[in-house]
Amino acid sequence: MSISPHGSLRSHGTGTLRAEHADETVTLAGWVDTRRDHGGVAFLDLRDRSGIVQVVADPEASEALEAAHRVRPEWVIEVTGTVRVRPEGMRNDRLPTGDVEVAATSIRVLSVAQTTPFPIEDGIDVSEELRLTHRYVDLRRPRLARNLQVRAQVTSVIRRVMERNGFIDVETPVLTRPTPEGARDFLVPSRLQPGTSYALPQSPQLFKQLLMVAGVERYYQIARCFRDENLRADRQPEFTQLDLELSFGDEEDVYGLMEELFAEIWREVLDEELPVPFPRLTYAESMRRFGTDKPDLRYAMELADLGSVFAETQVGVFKGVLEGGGSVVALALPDGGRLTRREFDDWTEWAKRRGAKGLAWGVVEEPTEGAAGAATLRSPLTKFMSDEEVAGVIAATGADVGDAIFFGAGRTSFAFQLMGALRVALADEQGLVGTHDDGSPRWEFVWIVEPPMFDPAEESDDPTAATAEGWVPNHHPFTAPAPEFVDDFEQRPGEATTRAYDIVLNGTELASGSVRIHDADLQRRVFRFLGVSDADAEEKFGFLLRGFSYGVPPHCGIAPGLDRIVMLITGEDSIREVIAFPKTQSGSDPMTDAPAPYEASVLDELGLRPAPRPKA
RNA sequence: GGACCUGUGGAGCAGUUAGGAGUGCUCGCCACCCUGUCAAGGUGGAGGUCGCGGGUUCAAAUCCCGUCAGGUCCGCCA
Repeated sequence: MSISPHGSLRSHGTGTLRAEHADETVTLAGWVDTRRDHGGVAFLDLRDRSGIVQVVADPEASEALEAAHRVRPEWVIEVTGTVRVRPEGMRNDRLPTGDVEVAATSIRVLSVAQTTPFPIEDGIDVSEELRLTHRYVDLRRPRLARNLQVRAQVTSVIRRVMERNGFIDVETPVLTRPTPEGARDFLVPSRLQPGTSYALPQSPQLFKQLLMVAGVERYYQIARCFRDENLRADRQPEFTQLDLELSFGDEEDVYGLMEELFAEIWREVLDEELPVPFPRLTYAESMRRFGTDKPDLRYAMELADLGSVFAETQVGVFKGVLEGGGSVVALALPDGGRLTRREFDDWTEWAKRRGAKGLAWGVVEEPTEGAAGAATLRSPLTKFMSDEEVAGVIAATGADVGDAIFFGAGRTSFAFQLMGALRVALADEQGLVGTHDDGSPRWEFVWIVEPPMFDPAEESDDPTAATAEGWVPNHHPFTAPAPEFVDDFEQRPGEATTRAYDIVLNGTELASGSVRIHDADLQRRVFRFLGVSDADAEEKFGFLLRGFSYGVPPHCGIAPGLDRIVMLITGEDSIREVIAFPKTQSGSDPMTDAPAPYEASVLDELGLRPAPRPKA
């Protein structure tokens, strides 16, 4: 016994009919897509998941024609009729089924439909709120319907590749206790133990490490993760990761596995051969050249550190910043000389909104006569700059005549990050994001490796993140230090790097992972350095440390974000477009109206009392 | 927590800069006509608290203040 291919109520899918089905009697069912009623003959486009086919009702089947007059778009109907090849000249090459049509002998209405709140068509900019309120209607639109299918295709490839490589799917709890990813936890109050609560997992991090202790060796899970932080186009409070961990391996195993996986996804879904292995870039180099740990390598425009060029400068702002230990960073915008004064001012405003004091700029011009052939810089700053400085700036940025050069200055990390953000914004604004010659997207994968073990806490604006030592972990505290720092990272925390790695694609972070600490003593040292006392560590992570005392294999892992992968593959700008029921920026679901107010009786049972709202 | 953008019949937009009658466009909806369309066509029709509240003004979609909702971003978060 098995399920019939299209369900017992149908003989075929609407999108599957071809000339080879001519003269067959078929029963179809689906939604009325469009209706063209000529009075004496009527055409209905009938849609189901498989596609669209044209149904004809003519006077020879008068009841069907009557019904065809009555039906409206999005009604659900059942059609019985005969497949016939369309007359010459009346074929529709825009439909895969366009060579045929179904001559209806009967049309039965299964469900009537109100006029939909918006048309079932792509390319209409319906408000997010309306779309989400009627998500079931939104999901009928071709683009979203396709996105759901692509997502399923991706998870199918994931399972195949993981299983082929000996990984087994293990589920981990959703009701758990806080994990130390660094984000806010969603809490679920316990009824059985009033006054306590579970946390939803930010990731299955500790569980998967304990599965390694358990001897699972190769674990994977397509896992839902929860983080109670503010939303973005690429961030939802609940999201999905391919979570995986492996024992007795190292970075190279993870790199190889991920390259095999992504290559197979791209081959299967996009019919595209990805060049592997992916290039690798150290974190330090990425920050220096691109001002970010997620560089978009589809365009150049690399940053230039002008510290040495301006070492002796008389340009006041630069002099002050450099003497204060900061940096002056520049980048060249190809052909940026065509920007108007107004546009340069707008970019300066853009920088100020990001906390910069300002943004200097200049345009490289042909050498003036008698200036020994050197290109010059047309800029409000030029009169303060020596000829050597002008030449040095042009050389360092690699700018050509006609290019614009932007200068950012400030605390070193800020200056690089500002200019890195400017690089992305300029490329986007000026249409410099490269595509292939046929217009198809480029896929620039890169591994970002050897990140710092710690970041200085003063760079975080969140005072609660600071530790006794003034350092916060760059990744999470289970990340193994690079071998040369294992013995003495405490003595030189600013230099120490870790065995962590990220996959970045086209400027979006797709995956993050690391080789883990598998030594309880080293783990305790890291906690202590972070200001977590042995007692605290015991209370929060005792179960992990205890697990490590029973024989723990060296292990490592990674977690690619499924939503972002599908977003990039489908060319969408937001992961909401690849999630069936996403949430708005304020974390609500307009369809179900979640989150909903709690009821007093429920709170009572949970031992909770609402705090008075300060604003009311 | 902050900055910016948006909100006008069912949908998408214009109108807001410079206040003067709910004005316009495309689609949809309803009725009728129509035998080869595929974004069918034709004729007629219905449908609007201009997000909400307050203020300025003789007069507010338009100006001011507040507020709500959606979006993008910063902080936050891998």
